Amino acid sequence: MDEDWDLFAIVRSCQSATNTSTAAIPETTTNTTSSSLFTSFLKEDRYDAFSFPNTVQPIPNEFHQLHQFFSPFNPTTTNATTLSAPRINPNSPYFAQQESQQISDHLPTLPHFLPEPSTPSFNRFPDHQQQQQNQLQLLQKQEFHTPQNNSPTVSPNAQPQTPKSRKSRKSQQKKMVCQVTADKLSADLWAWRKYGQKPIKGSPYPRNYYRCSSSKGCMARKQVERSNTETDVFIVTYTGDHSHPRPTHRNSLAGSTRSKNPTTNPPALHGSLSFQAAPFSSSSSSPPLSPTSPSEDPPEAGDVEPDQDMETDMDDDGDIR
DNA sequence: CGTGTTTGACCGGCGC
DNA sequence: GCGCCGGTCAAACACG
Repeated sequence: MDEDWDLFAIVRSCQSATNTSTAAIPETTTNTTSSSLFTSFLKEDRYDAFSFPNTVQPIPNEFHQLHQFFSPFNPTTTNATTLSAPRINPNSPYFAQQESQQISDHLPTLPHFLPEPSTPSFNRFPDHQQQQQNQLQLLQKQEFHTPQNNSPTVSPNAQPQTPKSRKSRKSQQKKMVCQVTADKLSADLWAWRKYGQKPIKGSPYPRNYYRCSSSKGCMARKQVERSNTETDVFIVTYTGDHSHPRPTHRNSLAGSTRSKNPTTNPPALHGSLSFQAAPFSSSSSSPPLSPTSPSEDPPEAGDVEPDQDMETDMDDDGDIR
């Protein structure tokens, strides 16, 4: 049981390397073959959006295959291996079981996301393409990006050099947008506290706002909204950086499970997400599809046994914990 | 009591 | 300048 989860966590930490790959795929490379491959990749639950895109991840075999597959389509990914694994030796026999876990724990502490424009633009859902393009355009409008924006040396703190730099800090903040399925949404190990929910124009679903609750000063934020075209897909936007190591487990045991309106807000995981998934107009009529749906029991991050997690989450060189 | 959600109010950016 | 819209705040409340 715990071992399963542990393995799951390890594998998950490896999987997130795919983010680096997909994030680097320019939208001009929306090759149907690659997209369909990636779609299947996603559908096989091999995509984890909760490891941060900047997170440098190990490259297991599957990712290697995927990476090799994508490389010809995307010149920017030709560096993906070196780009995404500067501290990693994938050849190490211990890599998969030890390094990956340690690294995945370190990764969120890495300072920055990949530049926004390079975030997933794959055609996971053909009819979702327009929405993605719109969102991408919007984000590209909001965020500065350089021609070398796939470079790991890009500093998110760098101020845009464009004349139109009078925009708000918010709009200049680094963002990472990704789309995840409900089950992956629930697998986010970070502790998020919801601080707002807003109806979004043009979308039947509200957008939920979360901030990291692991540390007081942590500026990491997260927005979650349901795709209006793919109801089982959630658009997750990460903003800001975590100023602390990734938690070993969800720490909260108090509160958070209130359900005034169980029909629209099913019980959420502690420290995890609750999500009003139902459209405004029919919040009470249709059963919500919650990312933390109680019916989905398997390896929920909140179910991790702390001890088990603590064991695998060892100190490595002392820069964590 | 600590930590979480809910939700209306508030604020700032942006387009007209 | 005004209004819309998205993002955040904070009080109230829930839960263990």
